[in-house]
Amino acid sequence: MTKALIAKLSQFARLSSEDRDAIVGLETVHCKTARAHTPLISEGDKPIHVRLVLSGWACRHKDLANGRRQIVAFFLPGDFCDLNVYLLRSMDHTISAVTDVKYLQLSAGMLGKLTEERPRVAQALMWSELVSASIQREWLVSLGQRTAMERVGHLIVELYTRLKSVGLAADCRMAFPVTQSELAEVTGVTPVHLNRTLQELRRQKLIELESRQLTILDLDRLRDLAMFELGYLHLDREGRHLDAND
Amino acid sequence: MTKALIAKLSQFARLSSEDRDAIVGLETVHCKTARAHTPLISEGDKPIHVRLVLSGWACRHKDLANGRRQIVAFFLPGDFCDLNVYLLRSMDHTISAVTDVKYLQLSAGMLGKLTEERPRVAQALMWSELVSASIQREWLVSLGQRTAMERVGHLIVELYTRLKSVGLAADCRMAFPVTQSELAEVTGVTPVHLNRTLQELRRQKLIELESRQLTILDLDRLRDLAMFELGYLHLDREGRHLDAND
DNA sequence: CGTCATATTGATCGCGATCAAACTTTGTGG
DNA sequence: CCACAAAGTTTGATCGCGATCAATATGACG
Repeated sequence: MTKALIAKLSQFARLSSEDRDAIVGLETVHCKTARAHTPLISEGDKPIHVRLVLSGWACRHKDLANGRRQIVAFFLPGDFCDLNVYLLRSMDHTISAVTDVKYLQLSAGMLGKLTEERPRVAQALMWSELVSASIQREWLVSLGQRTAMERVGHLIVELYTRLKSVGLAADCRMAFPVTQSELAEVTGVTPVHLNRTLQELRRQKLIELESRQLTILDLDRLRDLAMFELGYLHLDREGRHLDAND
Repeated sequence: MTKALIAKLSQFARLSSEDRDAIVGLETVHCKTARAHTPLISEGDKPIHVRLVLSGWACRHKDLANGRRQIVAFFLPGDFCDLNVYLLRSMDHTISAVTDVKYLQLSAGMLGKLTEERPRVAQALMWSELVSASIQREWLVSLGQRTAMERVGHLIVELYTRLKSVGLAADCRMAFPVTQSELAEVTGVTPVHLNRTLQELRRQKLIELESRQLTILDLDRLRDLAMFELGYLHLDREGRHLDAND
């Protein structure tokens, strides 16, 4: 169940078998479930646990007074929802399930123990937080500077890359369980315009999307169109000098 | 010089005199200077040091292939530029001085020592990182859901609040050393449209802005207009249970 | 006092919003 | 397994915010 997390962290540095065991050890916690479109934790709640997504997609979103909503992050299997949130008194946003989601609710103490005993894992977790922050920045660039087509294209390439890095996508194919309304809430356009944007991507033979399954037909062209630069995901085993030897 | 940082962290929990001394102790490092509009560190560089802004404003920005640029964060006095970046192999963005800037370049080791010896400071630093992340999210909401007027209004209220929290603003007045082009790069609009937006804010008697000095004429109306909700800055001494007693 | 960055104004264009309706898929209870 | 509701997708017509292009101030500064 924690396979995705191990795969993800291994993008940073090779883990020892003890490291991996320590991560698998987190599964002693009772695994929780949330149905699609229900909140895991809501704005205003006191954050106590750290969440680790095991399967399914979740998202982080903020809701405005005028009823509009912005999705500010996706959580895929292997992603933590904020490693240190428990320091805050109340959530400034909501985390909701996109699909049915399985996740672990870990206590600060449990995570503290893991990071104390396994410094390499601690480093890898810090790296994954840095990557999350980098993704947030790239999303800011999308919303500030890219057109609707570019935003959608960029998001698709990013999600494909992230899913591939945890073994959940290959050959330009991936599950894509997001509704068009949700995609609109990520990319900051209206659902109507998002629909037209998807149609244009299909018309240009860049993607295929049906029954929640997405195929990238021409990854290179899509990357170029979206001005996608891989670097911000920091997937190049940047902590390799910390590799375990066993 | 580290007064701003101490003021900022005190928004989270009351520091002991030892805590404060430990922070002041960082100043043994030679203080560096950058001229306005020059980079402190550029995309592609290997991040080695952690930077702490002492005076002046800096910003984080990403530059696209098509020549456009998005400013994704402002660093005000007391702000760190990424506590843990040194883990990454190369910067995915650039940090530039907005005004002339004084800053400290701290080594990972030096910061590690501080956080080991002063757990309350460590917590406070973690809190400040969480706040930075929260600000990033709020900026995503701005770019995705707010109009140009709302974006500019929101940014002004945020900067005023942040400056006030480190003792650099009061009575709705603040230094505002940002050019209109830079403001445009933050808010994701063109300089021309930004200019018209500022004029509209002035016309509605919401702000006054001349010779790099900004006055908020009607904070309540500006807040309402921008749908500004204070909570995301987490300034309410959320770590008060960790307060020092001396 | 000329040069260069910054700010302002005017005219026109177009991407994406809005409004409205139909169509399709999914799911649920009888 | 069908009926019907609810959610999600698609299409069409029109509107408007902010982009673009172009020119003109207004400083700041050597």
